Amino acid sequence: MSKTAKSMGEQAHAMLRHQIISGAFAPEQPLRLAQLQERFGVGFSPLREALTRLTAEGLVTSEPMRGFRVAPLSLEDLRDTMETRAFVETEALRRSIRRGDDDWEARIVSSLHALGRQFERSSPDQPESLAALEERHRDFHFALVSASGSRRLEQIIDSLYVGSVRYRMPSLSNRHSAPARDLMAEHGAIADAALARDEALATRLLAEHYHLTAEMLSQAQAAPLDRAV
Amino acid sequence: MSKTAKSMGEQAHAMLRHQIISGAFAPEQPLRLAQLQERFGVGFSPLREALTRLTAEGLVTSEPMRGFRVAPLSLEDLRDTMETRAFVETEALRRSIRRGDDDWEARIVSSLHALGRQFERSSPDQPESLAALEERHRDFHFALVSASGSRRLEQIIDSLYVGSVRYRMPSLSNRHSAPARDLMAEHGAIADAALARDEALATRLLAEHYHLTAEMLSQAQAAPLDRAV
DNA sequence: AATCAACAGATTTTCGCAAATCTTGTGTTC
DNA sequence: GAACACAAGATTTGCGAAAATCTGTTGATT
Repeated sequence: MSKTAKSMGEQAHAMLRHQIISGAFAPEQPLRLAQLQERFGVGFSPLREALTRLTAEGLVTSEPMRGFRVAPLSLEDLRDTMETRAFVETEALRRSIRRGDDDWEARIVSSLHALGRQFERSSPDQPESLAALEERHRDFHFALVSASGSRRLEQIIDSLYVGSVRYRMPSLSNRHSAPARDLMAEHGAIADAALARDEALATRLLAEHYHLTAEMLSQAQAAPLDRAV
Repeated sequence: MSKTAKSMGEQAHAMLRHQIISGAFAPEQPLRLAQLQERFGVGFSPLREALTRLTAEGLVTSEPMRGFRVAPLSLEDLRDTMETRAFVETEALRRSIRRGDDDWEARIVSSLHALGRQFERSSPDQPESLAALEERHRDFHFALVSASGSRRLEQIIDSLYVGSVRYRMPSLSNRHSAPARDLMAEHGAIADAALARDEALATRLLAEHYHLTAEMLSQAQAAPLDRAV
């Protein structure tokens, strides 16, 4: 389970994905095969497979005979993605509250706890700790909706998460992005409402959480653009 | 726009996709590279790319070092997929009714008309006409939700459609699948309600349409299993 | 001066072979 | 007789070179 030497394709996929998400490549930047081959030390075939998969995930775009490039970011897409997340995840949360068993509750409690611990531990100086924080954050939100009973909803939630994480990563390291917001309190309130099986409150809090996030990220996203001009 | 000689990868992707959807390959059947190479006359690389893309689309599964196989079908997945379609598309329809302009209305009218024509023309004897009918059906449903204003919702709807079309194709050619159902009347009623901007009615009819379809396909899907046992 | 054609360099896409891995069938041992 | 090890065949995966395509530049023509 642990020693399994992953295939080159898997490795290339994981590395590229991580670097794109963490912003090592700029949006719209062309991804040249030769350059990537040197950078990761893998051949053409695994790279193509990785890029094809990333294209399907929406992190990369491709035009025939013109290669691959990092998928663009836009305010429009950010808004759309966060709104859609709110729409889909509130439904998944609603179903989870109805169907969730003891294990579901345990997953929420434990992932919230882990998120809190990592939150205390993290600082903007350490990029790794921010990656770990993002991981915990993701785990908590997935735990919330993990009893929806719908494989399809889970897949959709997953792909929307991928579509939104690139907007959050840069702003995590930016102090301006968390001006007057108590993230742990928001998460705690959502968890409490979910565990209390209060559908209306839990879904309302979750939707507000996403709308708030959307606005903050929009500002963080718009700021660099203003400066650039 | 038309003469563009598509790349081998595109071709392989399109052909494989079509054959899987139309049921030329059985679910869970292994897809051997050598076999596909002979069948389509393309090399390993384009085939791998095609299979990787199809895996991302959910039509194919892959296990490391054990190759690719046609994705399985199940009653569970059918139910889940159709329920999720109803959930997502009713929202997209709601938004389209609010935001749709003259072009949106025109798309509905024209695609409904084209669907009706193809419906008259089609017979179970001609596989091509059924493929054309499926195409028209798809176009109509996409037209309904084509003014939602959300790229993400459109993507989700698209991927759920792909996930459901394999269940419908086999049952299209099966007479038992359309016992006492006036499909054109259902579609006409949905279109009328949408054009009349009656959100509540249109979304209710659309949801019922999908629930009915889910039940019919479930029976068609369960039948062969009963016989096999 | 502007437009277009053609050439050279760079890049993507494709192919066939070698290496790594899995599967199947056979023989041996307890 | 059952379980295991092992070898042979089949299959996937990875690599580098060759072919096809695109991009940018130079030079000729109007």
